[in-house]
Amino acid sequence: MRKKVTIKDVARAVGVTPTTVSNVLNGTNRISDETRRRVLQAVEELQYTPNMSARALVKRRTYTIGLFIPASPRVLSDSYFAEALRGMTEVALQYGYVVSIIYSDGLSDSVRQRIDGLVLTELKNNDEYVQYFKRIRMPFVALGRGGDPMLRDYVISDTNRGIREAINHVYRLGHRRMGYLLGPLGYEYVCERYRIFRCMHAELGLSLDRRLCATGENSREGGALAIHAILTRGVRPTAIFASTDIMALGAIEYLHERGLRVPDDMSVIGFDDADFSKYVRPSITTVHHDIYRAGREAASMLIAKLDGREYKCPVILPVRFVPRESTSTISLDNQ
Amino acid sequence: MRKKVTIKDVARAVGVTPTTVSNVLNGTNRISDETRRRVLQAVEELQYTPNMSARALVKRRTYTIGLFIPASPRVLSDSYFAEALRGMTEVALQYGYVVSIIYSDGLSDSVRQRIDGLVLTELKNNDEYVQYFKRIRMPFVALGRGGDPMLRDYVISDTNRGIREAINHVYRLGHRRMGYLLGPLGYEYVCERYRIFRCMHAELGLSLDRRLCATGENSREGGALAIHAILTRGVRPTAIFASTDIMALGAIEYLHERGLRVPDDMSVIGFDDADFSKYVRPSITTVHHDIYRAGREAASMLIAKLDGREYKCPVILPVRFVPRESTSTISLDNQ
DNA sequence: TTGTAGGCGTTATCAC
DNA sequence: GTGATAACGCCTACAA
Repeated sequence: MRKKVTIKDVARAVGVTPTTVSNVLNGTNRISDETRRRVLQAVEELQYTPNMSARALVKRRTYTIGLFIPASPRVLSDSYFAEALRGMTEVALQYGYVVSIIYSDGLSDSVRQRIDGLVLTELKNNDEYVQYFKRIRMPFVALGRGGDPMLRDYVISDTNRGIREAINHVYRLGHRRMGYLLGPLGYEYVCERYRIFRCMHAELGLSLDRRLCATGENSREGGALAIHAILTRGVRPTAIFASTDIMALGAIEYLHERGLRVPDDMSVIGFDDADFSKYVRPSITTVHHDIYRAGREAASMLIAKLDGREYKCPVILPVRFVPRESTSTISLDNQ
Repeated sequence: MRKKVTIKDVARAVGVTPTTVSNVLNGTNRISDETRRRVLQAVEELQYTPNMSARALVKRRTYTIGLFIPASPRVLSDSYFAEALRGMTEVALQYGYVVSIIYSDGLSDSVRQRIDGLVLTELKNNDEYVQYFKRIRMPFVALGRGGDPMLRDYVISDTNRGIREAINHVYRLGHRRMGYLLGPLGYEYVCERYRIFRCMHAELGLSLDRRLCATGENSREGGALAIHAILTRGVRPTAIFASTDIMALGAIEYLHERGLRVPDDMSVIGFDDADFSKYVRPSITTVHHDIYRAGREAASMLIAKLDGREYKCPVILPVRFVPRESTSTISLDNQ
């Protein structure tokens, strides 16, 4: 293996000192165009790349950012994280950063000092991690809102618009009795989506029947249980929204088992545009948001923050309402 | 922010030199029980954690391993990678390693030197990356076989067994005319699964009709196109295997569009047990393998390799055949 | 515009 | 057993 080339080798080749090389590479001091040119050329010829460990040591920076994922086994499986990761990695690379995933219920000391900053996900209403990272002064930005109303450094989808379009769509199809299937109330996104739903719902001059709303886990089973709860109250919405596509799917399956057809007997609307939403029958009407893009924005914001550059925050990303088979005009016997 | 505590602080507190502290921490030299005790205690009290950048610099190791994912936009979205990553991260942490994802079409110099080794995925038959990493002497292990028959450092599922069980299952259901939907032939796993299929098929005393086999992209469309190709040949299998669940899904959808019912008119068998396979209707009979576990084993193997420890290779992980709705006894009019 | 000197926190080598 | 001392490769005052 050819010997590692260091800054000294470059300096020697050009006939200057390492300091000078360092200066042209970091753009600190003013350097004569001539030396700059020669240094750059030598760097090229020798294929020099600065040793990150050494740089990290003296700069007290690791040039690594992390995607923090609270430990709950199944959650990482979502393509949500894969997408976010992909976006983050791409921009991180451009800035000379690398991204690791931190998948645990906290930050061990050893991991903590190997990371300059974090992108947080799955925030809870009063997120303990947010408090924790603030306390240990670990810089972070969030994918999604929550944790602390004071925080401004987050990337979020334009949920408002997504839900507005969804609700208008359903309204135009003739639906007036709308229900809602909530995920775990601890999560900020669950509350926010519901809040927006209520708000838009009211704007249409409709009043919400609380009996048409129920809570469940964020899973197929949760969705099934929630719709079950509503039906056993002896009431029936003509259209039902769910916090997530996976809950919507559970609800649809449950309804089918009970002999109720979707969308004929009930329209169902999800959120997220999960992979399976277009595969299943009926395919699920939902709101698509671009997690890959969100990952890019989050990394971008975090790195700007770390590098002390200006950055715009919060970032709100566009969404796209995706009508599919699970919604249709209200049927006659439902009027 | 409280000052960073270094090895010197610990040394001072105990009244020894940094050398000694380092020695007890790294278990190199023999140290008296007394000093060891006091050093350890001081470490505890001061909450000392070694600075990884400094250690990395002197040891010429980064204590970072990477999951390498060839850049093709949609692939990372699979929960496959998320699962592998989760497994890797968990064991890496135990060994003081961190994992980053390398998502690109090569290794930039800067990234290369921030990584001690890689876990490779999505290997092709004669993988260029494998050649590349060998050439630059980047240690690696592979998730899945391929790239080079000489390589022994890989983790793989017991595909043999999975396909045997699947084929026996179908055989017992009365099927004799079996077809196969292949993904892109460049990929090792595609060829391997097909090879095993042919082998097991022959073992049952059946002879394979090549007209019942076709190739397509590894996607829904690819699956649809492949089954389409077979049907247009004027032949029809009673059961068809697919390289992956996603292709199986595409095939099922296509058949439905053509008025052929699955499993009544044709049984379909996938591979992977993707998330959606249990959601869709009919749910897909498939072979489940534990990617999370594979990720753990891969990280474990790689780190052992890096740390110069002994390790067992290759590692072959058990699989589980999962019969679902997409397979059934052969119908009378198909006999 | 360029060079000198010192230090970042650790570990390895070799005395004592 | 323990301690100087010298790297590891780079950056940054400050001096020239």
